[in-house]
Amino acid sequence: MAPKSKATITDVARAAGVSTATAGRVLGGYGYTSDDKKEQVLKAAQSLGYRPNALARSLITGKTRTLGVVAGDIQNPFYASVLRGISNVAEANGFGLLITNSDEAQTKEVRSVELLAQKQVDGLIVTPSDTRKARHLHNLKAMGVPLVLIDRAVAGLMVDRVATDNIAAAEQAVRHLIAAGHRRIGIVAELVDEKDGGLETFLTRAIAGDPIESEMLYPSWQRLLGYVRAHRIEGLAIDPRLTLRAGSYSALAAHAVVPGLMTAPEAPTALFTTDGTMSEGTMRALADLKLSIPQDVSIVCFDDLDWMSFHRPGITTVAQPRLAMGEAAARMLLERIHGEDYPPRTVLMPAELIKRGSVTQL
Amino acid sequence: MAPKSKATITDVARAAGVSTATAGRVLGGYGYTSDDKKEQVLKAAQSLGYRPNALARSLITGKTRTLGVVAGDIQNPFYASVLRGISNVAEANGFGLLITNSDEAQTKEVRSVELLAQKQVDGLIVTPSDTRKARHLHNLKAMGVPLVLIDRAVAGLMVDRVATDNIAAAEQAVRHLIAAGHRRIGIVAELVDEKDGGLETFLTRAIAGDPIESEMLYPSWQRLLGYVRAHRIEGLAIDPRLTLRAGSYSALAAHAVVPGLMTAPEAPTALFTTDGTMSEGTMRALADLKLSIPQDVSIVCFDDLDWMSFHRPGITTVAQPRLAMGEAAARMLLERIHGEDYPPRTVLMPAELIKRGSVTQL
DNA sequence: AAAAGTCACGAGAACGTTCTCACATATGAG
DNA sequence: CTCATATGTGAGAACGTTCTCGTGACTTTT
Repeated sequence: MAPKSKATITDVARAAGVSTATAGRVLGGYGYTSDDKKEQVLKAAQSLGYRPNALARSLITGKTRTLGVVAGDIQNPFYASVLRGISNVAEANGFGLLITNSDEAQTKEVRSVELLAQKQVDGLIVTPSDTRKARHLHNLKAMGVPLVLIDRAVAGLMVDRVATDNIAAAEQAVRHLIAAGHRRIGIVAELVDEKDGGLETFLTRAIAGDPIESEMLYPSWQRLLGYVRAHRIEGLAIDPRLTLRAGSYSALAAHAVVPGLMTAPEAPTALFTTDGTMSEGTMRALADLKLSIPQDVSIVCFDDLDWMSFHRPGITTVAQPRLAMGEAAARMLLERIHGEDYPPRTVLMPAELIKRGSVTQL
Repeated sequence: MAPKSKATITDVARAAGVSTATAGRVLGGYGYTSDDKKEQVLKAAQSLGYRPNALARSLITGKTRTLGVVAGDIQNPFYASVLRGISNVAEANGFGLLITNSDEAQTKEVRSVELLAQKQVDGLIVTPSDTRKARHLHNLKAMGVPLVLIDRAVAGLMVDRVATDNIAAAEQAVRHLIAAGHRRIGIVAELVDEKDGGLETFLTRAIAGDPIESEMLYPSWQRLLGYVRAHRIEGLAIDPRLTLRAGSYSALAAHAVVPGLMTAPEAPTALFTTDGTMSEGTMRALADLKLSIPQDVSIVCFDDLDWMSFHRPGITTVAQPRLAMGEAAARMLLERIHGEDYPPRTVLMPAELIKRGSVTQL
């Protein structure tokens, strides 16, 4: 009734006239206790406004019932939805959520992981910002901290992972454009990190059908690969001038790079954007250029953002199950926390092509 | 080098040949230590891969360096941005962030607050789902837990608060429509909780200019009040049929309620939507009805969502400084945590009307 | 030269829980 | 009747830190 400052289990025990051990058993719900003592303790706890101190409990049990998440940027709709998915299953299981942003920078990611590890989270969900080196994540695994990766993989790091089947989804999207008669299709992609030999080497290898370690690629490179495969399947040549590299994960970068292509003589009749952020930048650029969709350009986007359904025309796009991805990741993490011991699993979520009105038949 | 399982401060002390007290002083950065012992301890810590246990530290210091946040829904762009703002200043000050969703439901909010309190957060930022009763928040305050409210107030709860100046912003938006010659302006608002006497009583009182406790109103009611004031100032009568109440905080609810008005004989020439979610639902409804903006209807929205700038036409809207609101709230909370003792402050952030192309001159 | 700081270190308590153990008592099986 | 098993309780250790205090050694002030 009168929850003044803080009452400890010792206070409750004293008020109830039992030992701290018994009070602990009642309040913590473990061991045996008689009904009448239980009642006394509960009444005492109630009147003192007792609230268990999770810190002390965690210190001794070694479990915090808290999940750590390192996202790229909470503000980004992709991460916001994934986080909501994670939050849903965390909450359903009585777990708290400690969330940080990496802004896709390795240094910030390392700091975040360190912070979360010090706070003794029971497990971590990370969208790694570097797919090659990640000592901090290898360390985590070596120390037995459950870890699930979302959206990206890390070379040599064998842990659970959930991602979209990017190659297949991009291939389907681009084939849809080709089927509509488009022959010159531009792609606007982030493609941030430098592959060995750069974009050109990657393209020639992809076009030649050389085997590529596609699992370890960034999503935007995987989606580029899907774009190339669609062309190969349909027997279309690839014009490297149509592959736009924004170079950073921002709408501004996409916005900056689109006008050059659209005003050039080799302008494409259709565009494929590889994620929500690229889509926004591209849409803004097209608006600036006063190009109409789909009369002047057709467009297929990746990731189904809210506005795409009521934009006029509706935007044809590849919908990733973002919420379900977060939920799946959290569920896998909880399984590991509860001690399940499968070999590392990779869950590739299917994406769905939603056809609306942004593609014209040529 | 070899960060096997977990090394404690005792292990480090033993390896360095000093007492745990000295090791603690070096590693924790408090008290005096000689340079050579410091070096020994640091080297030992390094080679054991020592990572401080924040739980044990917090248990004794009584500080967790963690902020708790109860948001409505992380997935909603409004909360996502506010959270990013909070996250920015938390991170800059070395604080972690424990985040939960309330879905605007009091029961979930209470559960969240309880969870965060048990985890001993140093302070809480809450968007209260009920502006009248909030025993859990009063309790928090009574127990001396620093608390900052965002977006909404709670009657009788004197704590720091940051919100948008909703009445002024809505008034400005609606006057902009009136200045453009519009005389029949519809408003699409959430208006979720039942005021005494309901919407009609509220309207008659507002129209009559009766004094209203506007501080304690939900944002959507405040924005409705701004709508009424704009009419009063401009000498326009209010047609209650033009005030659309969605009744819940979802785009679907707005989507359901708009067509009835727009197809009726008393259809307005312009619409004012009171938040991002109402805006989405309304836009979707207008798209379904194949009404063109601004030829068939003009529209002014509340909250500047990403798509509004590249939508064609651009959407005229009231931009709230969401990021800055989160940052301000976090900064105020940190000040309280550091023991500052001002009287409760209310920070009303100004909103800016961004004129784009969704309003036609009549 | 005595008093009073400052600096350096260790022993052990403290934070608020759960866990281990010892010791009861009751209940059922042989 | 006796042994095992389930039920109930308390004393005290344990979790991994920081904090308090006591004891020196050295330096500065009076």
